[in-house]
Amino acid sequence: MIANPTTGEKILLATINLMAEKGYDSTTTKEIALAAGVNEVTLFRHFGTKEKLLEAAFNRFHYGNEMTKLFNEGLKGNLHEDLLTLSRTYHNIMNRNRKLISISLKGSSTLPDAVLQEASRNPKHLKNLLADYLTAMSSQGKVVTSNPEIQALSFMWMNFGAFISSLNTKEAVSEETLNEFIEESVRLFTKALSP
Amino acid sequence: MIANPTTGEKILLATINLMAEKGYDSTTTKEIALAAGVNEVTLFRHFGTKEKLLEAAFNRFHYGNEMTKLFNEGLKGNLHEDLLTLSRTYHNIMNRNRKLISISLKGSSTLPDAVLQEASRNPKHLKNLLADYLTAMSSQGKVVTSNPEIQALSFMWMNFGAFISSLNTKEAVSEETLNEFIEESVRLFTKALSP
DNA sequence: TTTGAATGCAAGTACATACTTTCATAAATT
DNA sequence: AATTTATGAAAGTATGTACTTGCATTCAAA
Repeated sequence: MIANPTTGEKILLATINLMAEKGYDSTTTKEIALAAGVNEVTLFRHFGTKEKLLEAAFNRFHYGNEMTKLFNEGLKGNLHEDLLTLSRTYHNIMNRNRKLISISLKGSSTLPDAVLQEASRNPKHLKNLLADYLTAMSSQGKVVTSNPEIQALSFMWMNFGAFISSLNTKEAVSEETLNEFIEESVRLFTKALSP
Repeated sequence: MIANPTTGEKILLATINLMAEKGYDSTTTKEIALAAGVNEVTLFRHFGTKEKLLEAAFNRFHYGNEMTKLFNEGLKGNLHEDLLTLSRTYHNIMNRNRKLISISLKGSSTLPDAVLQEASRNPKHLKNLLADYLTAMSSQGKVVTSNPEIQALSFMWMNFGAFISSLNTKEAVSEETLNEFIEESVRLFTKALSP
């Protein structure tokens, strides 16, 4: 976070924090202004409408780096190492978008499509990449895979479940627990998928 | 669903359907009345307030059967069969509460505690039961488990992720896919946890 | 047949929300 | 020093929401 945020930056930050916690509809512009430390009128001067405010916040904070680039660079053909890289990369990207994903999951009548799809985009990507990876590794005799689609789905859902649980701020999953989970779950899948 | 529902039943059904879709705050009493095919005044005659309406709907539709009873009855000491039973039971119970869990996940400023905890109660239960189960099975030399807590967490998060994905009505997971997932994921874990 | 119960309809109340307009003030810029 | 920009404060508008009151209608029960 920049040391001396502008008025607009403060508003965007307050927007994303409050909407992640309460959802779009349940967050009022009055609350956003209060949290940002500005007058409510100022909020409308900068962004026009509540809907445009969310769109601006989305564009400001959205981390759009795709799994593919990071995944291709990390691909080594070693199942254990690759699954570790995949899992860590996934949680890293999901965590960068954690607040936008919270907003997406809580839903609303008037969310932009980009926001609505935020929760499912990277999970879908992970599943597709892993299915392709398992198919390729199977061709090289490095893994035994009867059903790469479902196995990739299993791995993705496990990490998706872990991430969703970490959104719960009341009983947050510690970073230590998440790291233990990543290591142990990759160990389990490596053993399960090895010849 | 009863063949000839009373007015109250129709209201409760409309309540849970709409709130699961849109969340508590984003659902108006006007919309509920419309969906139930009754006048809005009738809604308040039956339930008093919107908050009491949700509480009544929760009490009406909540499936409270605990994992423990079903799990103890199904326990056989065969890892593969037991994991299958566990996974199917879990999805069965979660699915019966799917709408209440949707409401819980979407959140709101004024949800009763019972509703708020709905999403995490059974996952927590599954993880605790499985951790105990793995510890017991390890004592009998039937599984190799270095870290039963994290392994149970992995299995639970995988099923939780699958369930969360099935809440997405736009791109629903088919029952066939879910069954394939349950069978394949149990196969993976059985292999991973066997000596 | 009469009475009671349940519901619909119309018209409201109190409050809240998103947003606008006008004027004042302070700080930055020219 | 004057002007411009940005923001705050006050007062509003339009609309919506949860909920209430009073009266009418219909159906069930006595």
